[in-house]
Amino acid sequence: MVKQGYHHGNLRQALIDAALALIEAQGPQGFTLSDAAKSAGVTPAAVYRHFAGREDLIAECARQGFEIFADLMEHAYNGGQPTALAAFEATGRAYLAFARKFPGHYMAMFESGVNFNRNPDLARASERARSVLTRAAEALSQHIPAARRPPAAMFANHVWALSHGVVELFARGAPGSRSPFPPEELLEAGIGIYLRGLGLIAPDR
Amino acid sequence: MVKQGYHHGNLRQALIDAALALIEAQGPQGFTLSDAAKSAGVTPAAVYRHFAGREDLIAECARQGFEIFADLMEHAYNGGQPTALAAFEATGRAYLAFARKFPGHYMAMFESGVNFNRNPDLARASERARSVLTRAAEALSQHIPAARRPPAAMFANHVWALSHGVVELFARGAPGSRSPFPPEELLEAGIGIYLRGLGLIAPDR
DNA sequence: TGTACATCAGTGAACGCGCGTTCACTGATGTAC
DNA sequence: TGTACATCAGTGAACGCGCGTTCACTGATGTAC
Repeated sequence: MVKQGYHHGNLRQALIDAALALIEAQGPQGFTLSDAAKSAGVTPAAVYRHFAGREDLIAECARQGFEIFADLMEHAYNGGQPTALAAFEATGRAYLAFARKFPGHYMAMFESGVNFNRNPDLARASERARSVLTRAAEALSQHIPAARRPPAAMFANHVWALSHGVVELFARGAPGSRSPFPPEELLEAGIGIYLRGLGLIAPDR
Repeated sequence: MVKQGYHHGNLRQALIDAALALIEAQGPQGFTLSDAAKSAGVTPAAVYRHFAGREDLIAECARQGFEIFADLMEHAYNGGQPTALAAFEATGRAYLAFARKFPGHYMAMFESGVNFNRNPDLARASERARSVLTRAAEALSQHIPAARRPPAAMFANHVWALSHGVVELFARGAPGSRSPFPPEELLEAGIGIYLRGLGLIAPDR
């Protein structure tokens, strides 16, 4: 981290990073503005030069999370190449990969109780992430016979819910951690069965 | 509520009920031992006659939740009648019904960060709930050709994850509440597609 | 290049607050005779 | 039935703590001349 500003260099981002580490370690409710300040080597009052307060700091953590999240999924989707199906499956895997690699961000986004609509930047970022998944679902929908094609938004929501459920229940120390299956395998198999149910994968594959 | 004890009657249960109402209203991190005592009409210190402390009170809320949860799912499963499939679907619906009807319990169980294994009674209750779903999955598994039958535990975990994801993302005020589908419909459709993917529902149903 | 001044990131002390928990107590309820 | 005693659920005051936030300040950095 290069010194570039007045005293600290880039305190704003340092505080965000500290907050993310604390959220990851102690959960979003264990997160403390004072602790974040201390671990950035700064007085709690200094935080107010960069953020309106505690809530604002968490919201910024979540926002950055959604940006990374959307980028990752976008990259995995890869414009729908090589096939709509492969791209969709890659997007699903990217979901879980994000949750694993950025647990602090994930918690700030989905477990901190932050109100998405209180902060316009946050709302925009979360909308962008959501739209990647929906777009992938729409493209894939084209391959389903119109007669039994569910709305693409529903389709996307199913995959999102399954992914989120796997993360919350099986990907962390929490409740169902007795599961004998690695979460990646669990999610991939689940999405596979689901897609077969949509007629997108041959029954005997 | 009948007066039956010394002073209050049944303060223990009154505290649990108060805690559940607070958790439902303010989330599990907003829950306060002092508030629970106040809303039960009692001094905070009185709580310690019935519980070891704050954590113990939350754990008891979660435990009672798991008992109700297991009972509801057991009842819905109905011994696998009339068919394994119908019973399984009813069990899935019972999951969501529980989350809707007992939001305080649900939050205490899955969002409070309570450690299941710290409290043996809680561990037992949660295990019982889990076993109902697994049993339903096992019975239904018998109808899947052995060649592409996933382990019943995986099967059960998929349904659990999907249900939990729907509850967390779409059944409350939270993130994805913009979903144009009622959660019940979303979950039922999702499970339907999933079961079709397993070959348990005819493709053209 | 050197000096005087303006800016503003971070300080340090203080605040009011509500939390979970403890403790000696009190007084209503239950029980023995 | 009446009295004396034991039990123990709930009281009230107090504690130490760490929180988020405020405020006047200081002193390092940047800028004008």
